[in-house]
Amino acid sequence: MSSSLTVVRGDSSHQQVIEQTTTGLDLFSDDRTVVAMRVNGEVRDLHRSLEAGDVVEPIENSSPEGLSILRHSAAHVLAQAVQAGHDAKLGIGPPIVDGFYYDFDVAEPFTPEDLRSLEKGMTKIIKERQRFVRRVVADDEARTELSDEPYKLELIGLKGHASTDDGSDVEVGAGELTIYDNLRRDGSVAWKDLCRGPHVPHTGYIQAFSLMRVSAAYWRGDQANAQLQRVYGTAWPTREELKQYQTRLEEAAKRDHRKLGNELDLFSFPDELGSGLAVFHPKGGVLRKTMEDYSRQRHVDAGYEFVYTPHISKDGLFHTSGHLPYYADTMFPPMELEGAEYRLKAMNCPMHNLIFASRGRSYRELPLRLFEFGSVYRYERSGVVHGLTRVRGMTQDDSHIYCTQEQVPGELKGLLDFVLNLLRDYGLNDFYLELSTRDDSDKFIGDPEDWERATESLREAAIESGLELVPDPGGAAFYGPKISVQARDAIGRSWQMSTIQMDFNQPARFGLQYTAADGSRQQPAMIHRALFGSIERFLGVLTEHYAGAFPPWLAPVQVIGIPVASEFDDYLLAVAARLRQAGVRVEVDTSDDRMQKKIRTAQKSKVPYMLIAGGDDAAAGAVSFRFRDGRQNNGVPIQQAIDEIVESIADRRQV
RNA sequence: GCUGGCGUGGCGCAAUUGGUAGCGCACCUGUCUUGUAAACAGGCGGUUGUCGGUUCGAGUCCGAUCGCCAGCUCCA
Repeated sequence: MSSSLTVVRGDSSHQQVIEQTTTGLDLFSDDRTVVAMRVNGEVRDLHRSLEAGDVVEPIENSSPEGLSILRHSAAHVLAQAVQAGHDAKLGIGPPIVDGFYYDFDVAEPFTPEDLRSLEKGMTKIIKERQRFVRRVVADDEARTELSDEPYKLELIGLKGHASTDDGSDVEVGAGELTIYDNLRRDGSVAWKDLCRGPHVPHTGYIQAFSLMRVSAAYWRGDQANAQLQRVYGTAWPTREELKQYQTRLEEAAKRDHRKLGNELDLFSFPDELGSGLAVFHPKGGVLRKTMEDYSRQRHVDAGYEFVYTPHISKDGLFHTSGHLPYYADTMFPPMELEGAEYRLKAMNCPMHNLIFASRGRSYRELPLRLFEFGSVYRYERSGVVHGLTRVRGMTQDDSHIYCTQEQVPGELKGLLDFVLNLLRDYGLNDFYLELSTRDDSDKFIGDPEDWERATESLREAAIESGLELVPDPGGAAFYGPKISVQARDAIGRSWQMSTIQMDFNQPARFGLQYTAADGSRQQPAMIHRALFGSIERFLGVLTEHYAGAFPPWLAPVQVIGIPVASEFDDYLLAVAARLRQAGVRVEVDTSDDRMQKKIRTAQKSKVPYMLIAGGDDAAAGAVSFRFRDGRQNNGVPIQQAIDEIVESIADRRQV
């Protein structure tokens, strides 16, 4: 222990050069918030030795790395608790966003009661303050020690191989094998696990955790493998943070569009229709129509031409496009009719191509931007259907742009700009972009030069937008690169919204041509573009983003009149008539309820503006404004109220 | 599709070890109605997703099926 050392923390000068041999525990022993250390750039356990000259930096449990270490350690504690009471073979147990999980091969699935008793078991282990001690082992030693753990043996066999992308790489390092022993205070081994580490010094560092749920998962993510029981948990540096996390989950649950859709009478999913098929009720219908109408207007302004195509087609069309048979299992099955097979369309592009090909096209017509709210049907497998965000019948705001090769860069830039501006009008304003490109594999078709050029154009457009750009190499579809817009909602979750996709495949398959200025026949470039992805999904996302409190311009009911007593019904009905005249969606609550009840009802339905009127208001020719956030403004002259409402509704970016 | 958990009037929930379904809200009717989140009273409404089975008897047990939820896998 060197008393001469001081490790500075809390600012950028975290690092400390060690002057003599010691351990991290000695350096940071007095501070439970330090869970590990970075030594010469490498993350290590605190109990490991330091040599003179090492550069050491503490890793605190509040840092992303520290949280992962904390959670990974909690996963070990969970596994120990499981094996104390169950005959369980260990899978893997990595940290994940907000928590951790551990996979177990057990005869009987865990029940919610099991989770509670496992939490007790974990608390006991935590109280024992078992030390996590790292031990380097040779392959054969590890095999002997872990002979009862078939999955661990399999991982040992994988040593040095590329990690799987599901987090299991935390178990096996590329270099040496390590086992972590959990030592009790008397030095006896309580438990051990094959693990790369690092871990917190002892189990007492895990101050706040909770087991969340249990579900099944395939060993190493492969459906062909055994199915294991995965126990999910969460762990935080402090109880307060755990509590905050739980509050956040509750907040997210309150915003669930499936719940709000029901409460606000927007849409439903009747069992009689089948899974993943939604109906929009009148209130949801107004919302949807308002949202669509604005989109239509913007598309008109941006030079799009509107087309309409059927929901069904002979399946030959999808062979021409190349979608069948590759995507047959995600399309609804064929229908026999008059010796032909028909399919519900799963995409609109083939039909738009037919419109392009319906007559000779001139370069003078390009770019030709075809737009359609096109309904498509996809056979999403039963387990993946989810509210409005993953459905079997949906309406895409689908557009296909045909242009010359030279026009591609300009079109892409214009498109991205258009897309982002429109999304902002709907109240989303936190975006990042993902650029999906090809790699060297041979699954990609088309001229590499075309790819290169299109990718560069996409990249330029992305950079020009000034948004964060996340590369997705190899993530492109086989027929072209794409850029996708990801939006973060009000509570920070990201949703994939728009995609802008180049297509080097379909123009050729459909033999699309235009006549160039020099009289030659040329193949147009084709760009797919969906802005909302699907209307249904977008409405689901917006509902969660706004927690049902839609901005005035989108709200199904914008204003509700609430008379203080029924005597003032007529007064408010007259005000409402004037508002309606001005294009406002207004209702007056003339029910027999008390005013207080009417306010409560309006509040629960999240109507932006309440206009309340009683004797004082009637005498003054005024109304009292109440906003859904509880603010109020009394004695506002009628005309002024109308003007304010009309003005506010015209402002799309106001919440 | 896989594993697990579910499915009770429009919504949210209740029904001791299997003994022929209750409550609140909503809705309807009546009496009420003056200032910012629930007036009072009465009433209508379900054979417990569906089909089949076990049982003297099933919301409660078993099977199938449809649908929902969580996660896995998938998402052109």
